[in-house]
Amino acid sequence: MMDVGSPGTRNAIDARFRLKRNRMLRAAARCFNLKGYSGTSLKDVADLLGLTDAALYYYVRNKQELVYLCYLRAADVGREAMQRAIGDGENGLDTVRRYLRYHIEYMVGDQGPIAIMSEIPSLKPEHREEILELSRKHSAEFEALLERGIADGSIRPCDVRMTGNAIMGSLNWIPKWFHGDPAVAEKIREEFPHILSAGLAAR
Amino acid sequence: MMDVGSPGTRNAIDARFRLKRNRMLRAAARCFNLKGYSGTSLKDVADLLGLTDAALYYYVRNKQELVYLCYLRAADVGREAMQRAIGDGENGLDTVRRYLRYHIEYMVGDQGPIAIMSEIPSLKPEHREEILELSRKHSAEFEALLERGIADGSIRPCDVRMTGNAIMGSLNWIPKWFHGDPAVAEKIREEFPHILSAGLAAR
DNA sequence: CATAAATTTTAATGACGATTAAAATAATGC
DNA sequence: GCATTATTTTAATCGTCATTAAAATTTATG
Repeated sequence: MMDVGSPGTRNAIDARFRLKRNRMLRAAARCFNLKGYSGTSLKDVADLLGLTDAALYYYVRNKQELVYLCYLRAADVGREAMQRAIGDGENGLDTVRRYLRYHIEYMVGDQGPIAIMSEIPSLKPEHREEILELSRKHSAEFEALLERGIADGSIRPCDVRMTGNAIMGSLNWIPKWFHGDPAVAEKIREEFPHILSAGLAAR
Repeated sequence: MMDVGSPGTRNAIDARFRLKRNRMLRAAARCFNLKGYSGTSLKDVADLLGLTDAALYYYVRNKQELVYLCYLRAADVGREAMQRAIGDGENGLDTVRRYLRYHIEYMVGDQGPIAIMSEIPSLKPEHREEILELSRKHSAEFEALLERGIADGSIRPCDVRMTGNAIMGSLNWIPKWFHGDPAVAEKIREEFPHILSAGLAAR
């Protein structure tokens, strides 16, 4: 649990700041997923929050940084799902399935939406490198899960690089067509973990 | 085969025009996939062609139309793959696999790259509606393939909507990480059709 | 070769939206 | 309640491209 601090303390103020900024990041993620980076003006994001565009500059240095923070948040959510899955999973396949369930829950649940990492190249170099590094690490961890499953016999042998790309791609694409309808969210939760892991199980 | 016309005829000129414009669309698709719509200036596309930015206006009315034409081309390629698959396929599952093979070949082969349809909402209304309609139709056709497979016993029963979304998502994401390396292209051709249809087969 | 058509370039223009600074308002601490 | 700090707004400014018009050049045709 995070310390939110008693009212009026430095911690409490920072906490409120972070909370508001987080709301802002989710609004931005929603806009970016829907209309793309270019199609989204800061006014679009601000409107969603009942603010004026200039107010956003209280929370971020500029639009670039807004994207960067969205992506950082996305990476965080992925890492979180991965860690929980590794903690809870019983074998390779089970861990993969848990990862899918957890990650999907973050995407379609009330943590969402999570920004699609579509514009990494347009980040400034340091930010770009950081996000790419996180992204690479995450992919590697997923591939390691597949290898673990192959080793323990729960997953049938396959090209883990390509299989990883395939599954992650499917996952990453969800925010492109899911826009908050709770009925669809439920459908995704029910079907996707199974669909995405159906081809993995050893016979 | 298309009639290219003898040199100097109206047809020959139009054909050359279309050919050049097609090269331009592929250059644009490459830029858009790599750096996003906003991150891509017309100069970026022009540089790839050894032209100046203003020259592009000889081929398209504006940047919007450039995106529109890229998407139209993407839709065309998908339709083409679908038609060929339907023509050649022996049952539902076989047709799905052919569709995957053909579509992937267009994406990673020398027809490519194909633009990811990431910025549909920023198209002007008529264009947007047209692309969305084509996109919907394509999804419906793919779901029909799945249903056909379930009916003929080659595919095990599943939620065709979600399964379609999952497979198409994976496919659509490929241009995000594939950037022309022939070795990777070969890997994709070999692995993806199998990976994406592994979970479908009836036992 | 001479003329016409097609293609590309050079050099402006202009719009849109990101960004900034200063002022106004709201919240908090004493 | 008063002073201080946090938050938001108003009202410019400023850059970056997209876009255009006219000129230059290349290519095709007789």
